[in-house]
Amino acid sequence: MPIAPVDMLCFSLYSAQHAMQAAYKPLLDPLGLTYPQYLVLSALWVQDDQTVGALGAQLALETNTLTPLLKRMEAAGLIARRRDKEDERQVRITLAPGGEALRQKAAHVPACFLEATGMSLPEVVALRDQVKGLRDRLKLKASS
Amino acid sequence: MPIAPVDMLCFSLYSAQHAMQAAYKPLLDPLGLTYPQYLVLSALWVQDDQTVGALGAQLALETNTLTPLLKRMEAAGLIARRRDKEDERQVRITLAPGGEALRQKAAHVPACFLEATGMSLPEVVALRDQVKGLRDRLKLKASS
DNA sequence: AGCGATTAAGTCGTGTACGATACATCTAGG
DNA sequence: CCTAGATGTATCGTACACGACTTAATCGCT
Repeated sequence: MPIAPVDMLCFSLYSAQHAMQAAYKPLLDPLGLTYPQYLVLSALWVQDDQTVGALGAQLALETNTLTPLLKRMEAAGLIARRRDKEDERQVRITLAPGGEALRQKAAHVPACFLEATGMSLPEVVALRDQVKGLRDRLKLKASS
Repeated sequence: MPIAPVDMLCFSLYSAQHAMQAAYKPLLDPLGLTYPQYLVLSALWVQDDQTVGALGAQLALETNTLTPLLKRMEAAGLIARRRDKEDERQVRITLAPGGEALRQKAAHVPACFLEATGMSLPEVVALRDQVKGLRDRLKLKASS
């Protein structure tokens, strides 16, 4: 009667996410980045100078996760953190020289990961949207 | 040129897994379980008396993750850990009374999660297999 | 029988994650 | 203005997750 982990949708997500981080490791280790740090930089490469809260909203992370993560990235010279002059409650995150430099060095990462999936771009996009749909439905239930 | 996290397949997996764990929380909190602990119990409900290594193989977790997790579950009276008499290197994990008792109390969990996905069973199975396929391809690359 | 290689768990250090809470700053109603 | 509530970050405690390493037991080969 009970369902084995292997047969669960949730476990496929859980283990696929682990496999995904493992697949990123050889790409990110040479850059000295962890996967969440890579996400933060990716967000800043698209739009620099964001608040902690804005990054948290994009990445679905709480400040209690982001603050230590951002402090480590600041210590590594990847980003800068400073209080907003207009609203001293907010901390604005900007790219530091180290983070700018990685923009070029990490340019190949998306293509390498795509290759690792063994899927075509349309297939990847389709699966992404299905997974996004599931995520959004799960989050909807949580808020209601 | 850089891709925003929101558009990445990897990020959809990453955030969907977070949303999935959040969706399980209201189901598992009353049982006093975390999500990985629920996976361990699910594996034991299907097949009791497994070695640490066998559980690790099923759940794709290393012993350095499992050992502390299993010790917490032992302390909570969910499982028992003892050395195999035949091969003293192995530790066999069996259900303790607490873990047996939860089998009934957790019987509704899979259906509740299915409901939270807002998907039909065939849809869930199809998505699960797609995600499993991705996971297996990623793991294949890692081993080669 | 005996010893090096292999295997199974465990330990340690670092980095996420998140609930609960604390703190500082801003904002709105009186 | 001035304080009660709201907002944005940060802190603390607990629980994964994994790389690198250690320890103990078994196996394989002579």
